[in-house]
Amino acid sequence: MSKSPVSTTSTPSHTVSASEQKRLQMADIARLAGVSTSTVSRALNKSPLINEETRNRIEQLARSLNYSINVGAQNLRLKQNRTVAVVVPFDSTSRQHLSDPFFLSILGSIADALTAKGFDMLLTRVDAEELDAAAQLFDTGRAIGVILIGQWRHHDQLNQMAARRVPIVVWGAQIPQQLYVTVGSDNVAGGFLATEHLLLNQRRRIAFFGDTQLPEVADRFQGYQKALQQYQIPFDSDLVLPAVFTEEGGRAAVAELLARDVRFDALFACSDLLAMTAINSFRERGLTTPQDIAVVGYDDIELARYFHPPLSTIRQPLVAAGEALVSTVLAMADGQALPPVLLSTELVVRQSSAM
Amino acid sequence: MSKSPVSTTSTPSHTVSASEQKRLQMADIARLAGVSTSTVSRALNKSPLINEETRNRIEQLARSLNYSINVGAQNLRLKQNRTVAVVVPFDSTSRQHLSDPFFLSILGSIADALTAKGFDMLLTRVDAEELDAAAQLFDTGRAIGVILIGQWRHHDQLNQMAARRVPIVVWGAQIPQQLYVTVGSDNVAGGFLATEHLLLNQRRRIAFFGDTQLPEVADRFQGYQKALQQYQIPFDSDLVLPAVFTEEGGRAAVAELLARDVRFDALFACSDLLAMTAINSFRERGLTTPQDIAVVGYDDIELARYFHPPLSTIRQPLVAAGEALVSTVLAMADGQALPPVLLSTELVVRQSSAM
DNA sequence: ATAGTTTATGCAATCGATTGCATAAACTAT
DNA sequence: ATAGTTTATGCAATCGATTGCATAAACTAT
Repeated sequence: MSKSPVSTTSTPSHTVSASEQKRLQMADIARLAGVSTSTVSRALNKSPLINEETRNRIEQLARSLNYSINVGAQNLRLKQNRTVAVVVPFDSTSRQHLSDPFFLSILGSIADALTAKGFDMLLTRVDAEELDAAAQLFDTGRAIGVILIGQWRHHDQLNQMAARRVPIVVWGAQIPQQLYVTVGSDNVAGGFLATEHLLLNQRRRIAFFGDTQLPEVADRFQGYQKALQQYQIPFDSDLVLPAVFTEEGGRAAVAELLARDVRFDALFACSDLLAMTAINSFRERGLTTPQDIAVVGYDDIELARYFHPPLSTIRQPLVAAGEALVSTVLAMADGQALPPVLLSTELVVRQSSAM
Repeated sequence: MSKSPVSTTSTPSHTVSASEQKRLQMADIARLAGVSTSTVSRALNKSPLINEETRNRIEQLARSLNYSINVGAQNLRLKQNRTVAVVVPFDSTSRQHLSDPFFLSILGSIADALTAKGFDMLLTRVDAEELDAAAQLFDTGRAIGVILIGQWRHHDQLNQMAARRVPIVVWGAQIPQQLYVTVGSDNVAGGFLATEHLLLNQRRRIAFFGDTQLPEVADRFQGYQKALQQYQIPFDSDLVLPAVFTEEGGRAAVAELLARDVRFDALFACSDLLAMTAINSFRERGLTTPQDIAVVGYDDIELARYFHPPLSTIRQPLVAAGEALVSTVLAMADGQALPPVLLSTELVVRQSSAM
């Protein structure tokens, strides 16, 4: 059972432990410059207390040795922290991963907004049933605040965290009795715009795909109903399908809708991905878009323009979303209580809903 | 110019600065428990030195007060760090953002692998022309290593960082004279599989879409050529288009290919997104897939299954990719020098390449 | 009762930075 | 020459944890 001699000799040249060649620190610079660490610290921070010549010498030395300050130690001493946690909940029951490009886009816009303000982004995936893990990121001092992408059905947990005074901002919709702060687009207006557009194109039987248990979708559904009412078109619950936000969801919803054997000439789908898979499913069953079924999606992901047919959709303002999420969470970390932010949405008309 | 009195009175109740209600720390627990911080520290770390009754008392107290240890201070003292930086370069010239769902998937698999090992993930977008900023994350001690997604054309910069002994792992292809470590799928094999599959389906004029300046694409192109050669099909450079990895890229490549007025009956596109936009562009011009043009993509993003027609593609092993990237970067941070990792690829046949 | 051992706890140094205060050296005004 | 001021630097405490060592208290063996 003794180890083969080969295995013990095969890797020794590799084990130049990174921990051996220890990182340069301020004391090293001080020693080499023949000054105290106080002086090095002040020099690198451009304190006017330090003689200009000394400062230049220290700066050059530090640069030539590739010295970088230890941010952790600095943060501890200054009681500061320039890190924001971004939490993406995942659904533990389906063990399902995010795949919607919209999430990547919003992640990107948050990253840009944080970088612009000089903050780091700690990205964490958290079981949606145990959102409390998100609060840990704040409690342990790893982040000064939390941005949560995806409100889902976890209203209560979010309220609890807010009650504990964790600075948390949620991308989603406002809900009554909400203690946490949301940033989101105007989903009611978005749903209204999409539906009105289809109605103005003479469609009368508009299907709705979306899981209305999600607050954002519930708002879009409300906009849908509002538009029907305003144009005096009767609401038919047979046209409403609780499609989940996955590729599979769109396909299943189309199958279910056709199985119901109900007449329809248009579809408002609550995400572009849902709309795209629905259009493809329609086509497989001999229904063309927009001729047979006019379709409007939601999000305006990049692929929407290049889809066939190019997809009409509701654009969510991505850059503004990232900026609003970041400035809100930073304000909250600073102790300010801000109101929820509602960003305006915009109808983008392309061929999938053409007359 | 004096401020309106309204504005000064509207928010005072909000300004309960978070910094005022200061975070609980070990010394507070110690005082409340009537012991020293040494004892609290040992109790919370389950040291056998501590009397069990004392330990229980301290644990309960800490739990009831919702105390969480300050990770930054702990890391400083223990000279440890459980954070890995994940860097996503962006192209500064086009100011273009990532939008390919494949990146989101790989990000997700990295996040899962890191979480499983108890590490945090610091996500940063970096100007592709200044990759050195990625090394900063290591130099400043914010991360013990760097995973870089997207090799692009920045071979030299990556080599410099590796020479500086920054623990860095790159998702991409191996290149001669490469000092940094890559993890990637077997792109030559992938390109070969895709092309061979089309050849076996009696296609003879196979177009290639992809920017061969990128090492990964260069390998896929090599596989493409190898398959042609093996099946004794002449190579025609008119069939090769340097399409960039964006939705626009696919559309432009189709236009260019048709403008060349060259005969072709199949397409191997170096990403699924590229394949999808190409298929849609073909259709707009009256060419159907797979009848007129058989298409194979690359990546096997989730949407591929639900596309119309369902897309044949080369699957990259996502979960294995995340695990390999993470275990490699952790080993490097530990001072070990590991060889590059080459993951196997797999052909997934669906209708877009059917006979 | 005494010496030796075991058990449980605290003191003080430490991680890598920053900064109030003290002070030496150089300069200025008389 | 002397006293006061300005300039430049270092000492030592500090941020919030951990841990080697010292030591008090309790126990054990004679």
